[in-house]
Amino acid sequence: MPKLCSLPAGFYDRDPADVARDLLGTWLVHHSPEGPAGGIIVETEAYRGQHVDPASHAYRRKTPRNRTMFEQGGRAYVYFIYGNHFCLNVVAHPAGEAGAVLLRALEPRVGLELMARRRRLEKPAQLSSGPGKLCQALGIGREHNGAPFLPPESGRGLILGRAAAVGCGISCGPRIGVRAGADELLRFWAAGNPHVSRGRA
DNA sequence: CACTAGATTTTCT
DNA sequence: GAAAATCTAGTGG
Repeated sequence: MPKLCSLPAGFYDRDPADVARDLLGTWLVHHSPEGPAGGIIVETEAYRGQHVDPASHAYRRKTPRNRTMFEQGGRAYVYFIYGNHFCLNVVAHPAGEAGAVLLRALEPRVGLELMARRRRLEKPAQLSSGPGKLCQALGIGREHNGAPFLPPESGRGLILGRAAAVGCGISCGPRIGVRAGADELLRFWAAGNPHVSRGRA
């Protein structure tokens, strides 16, 4: 694993679409008791706040499930969906609003063996190429909802950081599994990357 | 390959 | 009661 730097101050206090795009290429690592596991973010989706984004959990009002989306940026919003999957988001929005970025896929880089064991799969391309897979591979669940993303040097918990600039083409398109708000191009991914969940172009 | 059912929470109608 | 920010295992071409 390369040496990682913290994200700039104010990174999370912006439009989720900007944060979603800027999170591509960023490293996500979860240090659990079993060891570290993580990689490079290659696919994200932005969800905006109340009244403005009909596909967002925060569209209607604050509820027990979505309340983390209304809290300060830079923490994890984790929710359970379809009866058996978790999804990990980074809370991000301008001050006083709500919003989050769904982390849809990672290119695995650290703890491949641990990720494979959790997923009961070998192939790296299937370890974390989807939001539910990503959570399973990193051992993320309900208990992480509301937890802060820590700077790389802390060496524990959930970490977001950057290595030297990688530089990759960024593609965008409509969000997946979304009916309302399907016309907005709020999904971002690393062009051509095999770890993306769908539509690699 | 394509398609389908089933896992079963949270919210809205 | 239905749909949703999903994935897997199964069937059939």
